[in-house]
Amino acid sequence: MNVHPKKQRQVGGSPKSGARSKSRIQAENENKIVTAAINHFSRHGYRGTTLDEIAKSAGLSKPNLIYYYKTKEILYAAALDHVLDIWLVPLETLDASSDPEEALGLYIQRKMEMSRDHPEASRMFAMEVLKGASAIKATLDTRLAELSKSKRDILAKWSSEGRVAKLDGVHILFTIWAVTQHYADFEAQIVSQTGKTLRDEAFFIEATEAVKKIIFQGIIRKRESLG
Amino acid sequence: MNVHPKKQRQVGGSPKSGARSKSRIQAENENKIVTAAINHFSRHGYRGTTLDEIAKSAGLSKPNLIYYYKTKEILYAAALDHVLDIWLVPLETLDASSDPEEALGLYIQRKMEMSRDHPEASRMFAMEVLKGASAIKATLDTRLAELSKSKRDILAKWSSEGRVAKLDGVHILFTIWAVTQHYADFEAQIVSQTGKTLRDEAFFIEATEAVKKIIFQGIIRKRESLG
DNA sequence: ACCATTTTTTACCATTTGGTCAAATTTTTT
DNA sequence: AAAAAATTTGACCAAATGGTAAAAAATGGT
Repeated sequence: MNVHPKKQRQVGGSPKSGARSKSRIQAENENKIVTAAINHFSRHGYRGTTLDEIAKSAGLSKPNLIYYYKTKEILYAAALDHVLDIWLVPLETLDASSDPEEALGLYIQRKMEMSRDHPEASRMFAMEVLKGASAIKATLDTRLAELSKSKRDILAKWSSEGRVAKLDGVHILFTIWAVTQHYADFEAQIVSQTGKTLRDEAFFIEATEAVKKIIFQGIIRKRESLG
Repeated sequence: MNVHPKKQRQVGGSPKSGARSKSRIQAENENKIVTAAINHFSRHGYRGTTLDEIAKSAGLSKPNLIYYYKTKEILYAAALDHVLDIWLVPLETLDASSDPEEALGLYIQRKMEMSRDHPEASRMFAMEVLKGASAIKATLDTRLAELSKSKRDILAKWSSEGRVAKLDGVHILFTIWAVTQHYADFEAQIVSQTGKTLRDEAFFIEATEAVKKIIFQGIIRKRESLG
């Protein structure tokens, strides 16, 4: 029997019931670690990232890192969790009340801002999906699935009202996701092509306008009706 | 002095001047290896992939693999080379002779076919760009840059003729790349959302049509002019 | 100032990894 | 059927990796 149960505070992850709140040091270090983790996982994936690297980036020793996150898998999960939150926020704000162009314009805006402000998060998400999404399958199949369903319902309604093109909403969502995330995920290619990043304000505005224009009006212009 | 220089045939990579042509075994094994390599690198990236795995997938022992490709880096480069060829072909066929909708429609078609037929190639390309594209920077900055430039000139011409929307061609290319490749790179997410893959013929057609429709006409429908 | 708890460090370990080397085997050439 | 060249194998190695254990140091409450 455990007569004298050690009141060991569980470190790392989210506090469970009865857990003491995080110390200043704990909160700071967990933050540093997750930030560093996202940076590395986003570039080299789960397997390609070492705990030594992350620890070094976070300014800690490896055993010290492990003190906060017991295993690499646990750290990966924590980092992914962070990333998923960032990923899902813009979609959550898409609502049916305003008109399609306004609502979707705001959604695209938010997604582009996410690509600008959290490119590593976007990349880590991409990395995870590229390798098969095994670690986020549950979230994808539940939380995202529900959210996506409700948004596709909105699109379907707009579509039936003739305000949005008649095609399955999934493809609209895929298109918006693909294009907006592309500016973060394929940043290296974009830099090669344009010499610019979304952190360049003029380029950010240009890209965002272009994306909205293409997704809203498309790129083909017919002039049959003109003289 | 090397009185009896060994006529050792250089194995792996492309034959240099004076090299003997590949034996049947060599050709077969290099093929098996590169195929296996692309499969693994596309899922776990350069660092996250082990030579043991690749060797096993290719049905060879690790030292045997190394006999064909001296180092992991050399194998990675060979695999990337293969991937880049596949990636570039569709863009090379985009020409100015036909009308924009036809030419771009064919380009999108080809890109979607690539996503269906070579998803691992698409994913390995994505992996490489995600991690910063260091291994393909040269190709990106030269071969792709030139090709892209010439295609953007076509787009600019069409644009000035009023046949294509007035916006920088890079964003049109980015959009097409992003959306078409998304169906391969984010396959795991697409399966989660739709239960389908591009290998499902009906879904392939539906997706391809949707992509063309969105990129050509956009998704917003105005009805001001209707009664 | 003291004690309990939290945080950090040092030393270490088993496994995996990229790669070598020489011998053995197979294939091709003569 | 040799001889020569190409291919494959098995045994091995140093470095890197995820992780452990215990001691030392720092922190915080009283």
